[in-house]
Amino acid sequence: MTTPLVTILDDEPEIRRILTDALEEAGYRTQSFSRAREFEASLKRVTPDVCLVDLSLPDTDGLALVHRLALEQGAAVIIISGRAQVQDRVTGLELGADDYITKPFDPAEVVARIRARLRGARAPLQSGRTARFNGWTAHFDRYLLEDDDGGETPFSHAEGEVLRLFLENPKRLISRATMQESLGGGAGESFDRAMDVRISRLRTKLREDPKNPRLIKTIYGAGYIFLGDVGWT
Amino acid sequence: MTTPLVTILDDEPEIRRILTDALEEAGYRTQSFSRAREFEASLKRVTPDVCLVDLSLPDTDGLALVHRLALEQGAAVIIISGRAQVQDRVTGLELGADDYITKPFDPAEVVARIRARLRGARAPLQSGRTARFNGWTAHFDRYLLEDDDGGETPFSHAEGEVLRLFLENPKRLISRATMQESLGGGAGESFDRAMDVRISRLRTKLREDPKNPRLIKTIYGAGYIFLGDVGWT
DNA sequence: CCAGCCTTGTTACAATTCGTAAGGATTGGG
DNA sequence: CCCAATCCTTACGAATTGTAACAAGGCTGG
Repeated sequence: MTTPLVTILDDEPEIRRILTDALEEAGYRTQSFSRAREFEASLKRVTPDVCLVDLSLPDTDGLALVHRLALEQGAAVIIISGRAQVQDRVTGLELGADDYITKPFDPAEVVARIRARLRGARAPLQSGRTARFNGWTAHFDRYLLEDDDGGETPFSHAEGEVLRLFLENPKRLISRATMQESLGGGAGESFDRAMDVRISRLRTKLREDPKNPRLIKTIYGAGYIFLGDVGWT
Repeated sequence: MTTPLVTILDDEPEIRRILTDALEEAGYRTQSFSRAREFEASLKRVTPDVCLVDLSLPDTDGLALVHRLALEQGAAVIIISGRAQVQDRVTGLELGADDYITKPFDPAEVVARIRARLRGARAPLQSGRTARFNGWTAHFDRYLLEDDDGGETPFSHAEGEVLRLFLENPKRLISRATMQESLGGGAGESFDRAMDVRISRLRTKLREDPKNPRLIKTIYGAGYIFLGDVGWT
């Protein structure tokens, strides 16, 4: 995995600057936005690892945004808010935020809390050589899929990349852009159909019913989700 | 999973009592200890899901304990400390704590933060979430509605967003504006008629009688109300 | 009660996005 | 050089979703 990406959503330029400086100092990539609309537009292209969100936004209800983020995106959501009442913090956390930091804040603490979130999220992603999921065993060293009856189906390198990405991020929305980024093909425009083809082929090897896929689910306009209970060994 | 187990390590009896009460109120099992030695002995027998640790312990260095805990145990570690300096918080988090709460604290916030840890970034998509209501079962992981006869009707992502909003706020008035906020309202604000279409399509999938809707009721000039007895599982 | 205005429901259509089959480029082995 | 495997590209059909247009129904002032 590359260096984690942190997005900042705050309408005060000064706050954005402080956070951006501190985060880049700490070695993260950052993107900052002043409006929810631009922020949400960017989510269609990139999936961040952590989202820092200010609740008092001019153009939307921050809490609703946080709820949606927590529900749909795989990113950790940290609220940074001027509202310091206990009730605010509780509802923010209940709606799905992973942490709640009150202004004024110390950048060092923000960085530490981001690190804590990334540490926690990264842990279960130990990618090994084989993974078991829903009646299948994927052997990445031998490039083949094994079903529970012992039947073996080989998969290619390109298919393996997609499969690995899915198995390392189960039950999380993976945007098309993230996929392109994660799988070598960074620069290209008409390239996007190649992605579909890879997924299509993977689906047939997993014997998915095209009408009703159970493992690789398409979210129209957003990306894919791999359902399935994954265990790495 | 059974009800999560939370262990408390603090030398002040009053703190232990407050936390124990709040946590059991919230439905967790608890164990509390006043000394690190007893606490560590207990770890050989049971593995808690969350550990609340006070740093100022008489018989050991709290930070070192936290560090060991974070490394060895799978549990989330939350520091509860009287030391409120930024530097304390940063080092606590850097050493592996997942959260840092300063005294005095509000029990409600502690519970909320524990919940956030348990919810975890591990399964970001609320997987396996299904809701039952009035003869229907909505499977949000598989994007389909099931009626009591086993008939299945798929629903799309956009329809699912509306349905989820209804099921999360049953028997409450949901204004049109709230709906726009809660759903992807940020993208195209120009026409709110998209909302109506989404609801219309959802209604047909729920086999609502247009003349006499039983589940999704329109409040003229105000919004919608979802009637129906919802149970989440 | 009624005409007119506003809100909402529904249908049809178009733009975008996605699935997959077919063909060609590339690679590597013999 | 040929063959097979792999994988990108192209092309076309299907699905999803927003938009427009129109119909239906509620609300208000008279």
